[in-house]
Amino acid sequence: MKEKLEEQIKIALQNLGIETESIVLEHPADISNGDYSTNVALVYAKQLSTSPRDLAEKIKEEIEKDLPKEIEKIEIAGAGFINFYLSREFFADSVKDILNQKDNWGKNKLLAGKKVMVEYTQPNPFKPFHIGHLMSNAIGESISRVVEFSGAKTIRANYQGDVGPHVAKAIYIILKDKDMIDRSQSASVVAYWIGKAYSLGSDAYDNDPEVKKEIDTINQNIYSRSDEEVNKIYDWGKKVTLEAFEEIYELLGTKFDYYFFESAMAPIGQKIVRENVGKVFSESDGAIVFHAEEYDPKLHTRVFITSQGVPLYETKEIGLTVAKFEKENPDISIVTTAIEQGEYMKVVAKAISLIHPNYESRMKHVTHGMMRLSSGKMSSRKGNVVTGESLLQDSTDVIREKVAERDLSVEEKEEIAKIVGVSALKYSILRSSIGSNIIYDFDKSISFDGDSGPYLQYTAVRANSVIKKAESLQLLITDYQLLNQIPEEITVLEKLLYRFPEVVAHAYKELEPHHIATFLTELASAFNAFYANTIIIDKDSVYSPYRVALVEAFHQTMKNGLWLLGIKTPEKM
RNA sequence: GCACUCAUGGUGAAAUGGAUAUCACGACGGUCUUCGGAACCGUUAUUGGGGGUUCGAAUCCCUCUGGGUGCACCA
Repeated sequence: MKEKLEEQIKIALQNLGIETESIVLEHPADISNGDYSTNVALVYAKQLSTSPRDLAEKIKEEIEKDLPKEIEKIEIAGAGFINFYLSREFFADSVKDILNQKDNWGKNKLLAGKKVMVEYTQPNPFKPFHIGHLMSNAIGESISRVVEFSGAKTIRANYQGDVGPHVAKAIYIILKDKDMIDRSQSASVVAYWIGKAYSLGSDAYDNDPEVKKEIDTINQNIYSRSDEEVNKIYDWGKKVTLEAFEEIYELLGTKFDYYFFESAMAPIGQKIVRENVGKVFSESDGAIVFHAEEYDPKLHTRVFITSQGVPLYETKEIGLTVAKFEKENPDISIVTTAIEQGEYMKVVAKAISLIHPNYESRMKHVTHGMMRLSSGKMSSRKGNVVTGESLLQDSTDVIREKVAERDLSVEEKEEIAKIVGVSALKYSILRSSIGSNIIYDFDKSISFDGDSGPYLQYTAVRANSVIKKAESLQLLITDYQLLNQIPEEITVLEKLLYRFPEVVAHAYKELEPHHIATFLTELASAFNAFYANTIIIDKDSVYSPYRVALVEAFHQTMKNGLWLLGIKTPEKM
């Protein structure tokens, strides 16, 4: 519809002697100013030395000569705004369209035929899965789904640091105190204690030079796999922490296609870096470094391989990037991380672009803000982290309490607690633009009413109840072409519903899921107002089938929208 | 010090350069209405300071102030 209207305006302008490339057509902020609006009159009036209002009038007349049936009326407002009001027929058709498209409603073709790899979450074995990982997961999963809705084949990747000093620190403590961890406990409990061990090891490493030496030795032994006892703990610890992560992914609704490990990326990266010494990299104080500032004054020098010959994160990142392209050759490779990686990633990207110039334009680094505590930055080294499990636990507990009195089975209640608890959490992250930091405070940041995930779910559930009731009264029309009795009044709900695909496309273009969250909240609010003011199910009203269909269209849109945020729509709650 | 990033009601946020800056929480006051009150309706209060570009700036540019993050062998 938007394209059609733009075309109409272009033709009208042409007839008035103005050639133009693009038309800016937008939704007025205030819905009473029409459904689409343009300010071409303001833009072009100067050229014709006429007043914007007069030009607007002329454009209006031109378009009205052959008014498409989707347009109800055109109005001129303010200095030279041309406002278009869509017709009753258009809105009724779009409701039918939604019901026909079902789960495909909202998709676009911006990435048709493309393959996109998205890397996110990135927790490290032997370290806790904290709320920062939860943030990365919520954002990455939503971006993956938005990309999928834009027509791409999406590949989800996770990158995990299974080697390095952090592992040695944890193993050091576990070696010292073998009874510290009760291995018969569940994976998540054991993982919690391994994280504790890491924190203790980190502390000892910083404060005791003797311990530092011991841990460094363990670290080398991990790489060389030369100590049988270390190997055993390593293999067990990696396995059990990964199992614990997997439980969280399942609860969050993420299924990764690839797991990349630093241990495997290190040799690949190291080979590439060494091959390019003299070309891209150079030696400095025994280390292999990259002087990025020679290519871009805003970048800086970074060490890739230490003077001891140990490959650093930078080198592993190169290995990872190359491995991704060699395995899947994606058209776009998106990596999401917190902002703290921003500068470092630019340097690495520059190095990669010199080695593989054809990768550069296909790599995209999306940075998000940090999840922080009101007391300051979290650090798993210091042990002042809020773990993902505990946050999920708190969130689901709130819901458990709320549904306790409901007449539902224990299994249903448990399922609802999970779905709604996760939703509260995810929404609190995805409601704001990904660049902003989030100060974690459970009571303040995790909300269950108003602008929240549960509010959206609750609204969808209400709609679902209406549909179920309509079904039992046989007011549900399945052949949508039979929906002929349309009420004259156009609701705000209808005026929002048809915009959903535009919102999805916008979210993709900016890689900003919060546009979807904002839209859904507006939509839910419009539905609740409609629900409060309209008797939807009324056997005596000829409009009842259309109104029920409208509720169905709303439910479908909400369901698809929540899916894009990685949130499930429950049947009841 | 340099670079990146951010600054919007009491609080948390939204706004492809467009109209009277939009939501939610909070506070206060209503709705007890059918189909689920985790709801609806109303009142309240906001663009860090100063310049500039533009018909038009929360948005773009400059500058100041104030957060956050990063800058050689952690990841």
